[in-house]
Amino acid sequence: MPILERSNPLPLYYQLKEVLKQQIHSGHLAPHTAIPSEPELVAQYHVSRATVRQALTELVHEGLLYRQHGRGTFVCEPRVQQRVASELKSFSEELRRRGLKPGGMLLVSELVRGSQHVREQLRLNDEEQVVRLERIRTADGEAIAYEVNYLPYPRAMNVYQRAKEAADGSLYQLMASEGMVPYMAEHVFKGDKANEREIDLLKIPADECGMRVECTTFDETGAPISFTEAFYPSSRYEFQLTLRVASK
Amino acid sequence: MPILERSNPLPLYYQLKEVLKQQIHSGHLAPHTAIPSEPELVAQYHVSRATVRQALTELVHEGLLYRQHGRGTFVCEPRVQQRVASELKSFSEELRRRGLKPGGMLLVSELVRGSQHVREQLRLNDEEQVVRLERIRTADGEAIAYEVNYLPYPRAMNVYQRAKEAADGSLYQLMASEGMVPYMAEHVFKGDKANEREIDLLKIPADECGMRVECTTFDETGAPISFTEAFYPSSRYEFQLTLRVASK
DNA sequence: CAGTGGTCTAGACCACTTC
DNA sequence: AAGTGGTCTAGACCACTGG
Repeated sequence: MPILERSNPLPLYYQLKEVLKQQIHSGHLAPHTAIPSEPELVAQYHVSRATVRQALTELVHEGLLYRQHGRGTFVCEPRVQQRVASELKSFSEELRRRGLKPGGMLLVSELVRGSQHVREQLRLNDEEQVVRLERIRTADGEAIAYEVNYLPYPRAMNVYQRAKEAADGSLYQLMASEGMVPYMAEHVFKGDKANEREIDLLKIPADECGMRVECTTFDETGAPISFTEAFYPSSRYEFQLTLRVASK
Repeated sequence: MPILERSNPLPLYYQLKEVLKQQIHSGHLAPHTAIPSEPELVAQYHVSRATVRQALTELVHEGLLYRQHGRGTFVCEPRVQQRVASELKSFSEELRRRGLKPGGMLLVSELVRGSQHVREQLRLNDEEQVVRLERIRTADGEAIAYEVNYLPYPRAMNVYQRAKEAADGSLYQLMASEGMVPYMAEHVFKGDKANEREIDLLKIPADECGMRVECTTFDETGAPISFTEAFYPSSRYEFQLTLRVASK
């Protein structure tokens, strides 16, 4: 039982979270078994109950633990743990989770006016332009998606200049390093056939179905910071999504 | 400024949440404006700061507020508020959110052995059977999806007997009333063409693309309680999903 | 009944933002 | 310097579960 470091700049509740996470992932705390009770954790780690509860509450939100009033706090099923419940990870992260190596190729990076739809999604003025990035995304070297990203221009100026870095990495990571941190993402999914450019670039049969996804992201203040159109041929990629069901 | 009722069986933090929610939805607290600071709320509602913080923390998790250290607590964009961030709502609820009237028709309700795939998803013994429900789902009277639900049999016995109630309502609601409460849902999405039965029942063109969705739900303990296969023709229904982006 | 988590109080000190 | 949210303490009483 590790001891929490009061000299550590990281908060005590955060250190406790990390200790418990580590014990869960290493198998010291098996699924469906009770973890030590709150008073026990208070005694073991020499912190107050409020600190213990903050750690536990966050782990419950992250899908690692569940509580039962009067019974105890238990470790969730591995399937529930697998993906931090109900949060969106970047595509690159998701591929790594599945044991695939994310990659990509930057086809185009340009400054354009953009379609009506794009301009509306990004809430642009008449004068503002958009950065347009066209990418092929790969998993273990195989092309699995065609993706076009649009970013509002004056704000994404630095992202535009560093666009090549986003080719095989995460655009969100590049955006974040320039102060454009996604806070929320709106998606629209529909089944569709590939268009000619997609058939050509992804080298798929002409009549193949796939998933067409539009995604608009917003920062903490609600300002739109990116709009993405993508096509995933069904033979190459399936979407998986694990969500907490709304309570009550 | 309403006063919280200490005689009310509902917890104080919950009452405070409801008051703030009401003020946000009614427009008394506009998006991007700061709500009263924590010490102010403490004074106004005569509760401790911990109680105020519990209310605020939950509203942050629900996507109604965001905090900025040293600056204040602010009301989120309406788009962020619209859907309780990152939680899954039932299909019927989602239709109502879009202003459509959910409905449906129960085609088949039977007790069968089920395919290998279904049996694996529900983790059945060799002896156990599955309840199979075949439904057409409608929005404002128009058929928008073909759906087959599978429930583990001995456990879903009462649901089977009351199956007709799920025709135009929510199966999850019926399940919940029988003690099968979904806690987590795993989805797999892919673009696909309709099969003959779907073309026939939904009366759609033979080559139309749509979305094929598999959904397995689990209760709090991680036991699978339902498996669903569904097809949504693209011309009739698009999936929308709003998610909080994973923090760090 | 004892033990669990759920709610609540009245303080304290800190880090961060703004002026 | 003043005001904000972030962390933390040491208590208290309650509602629920189990033997």
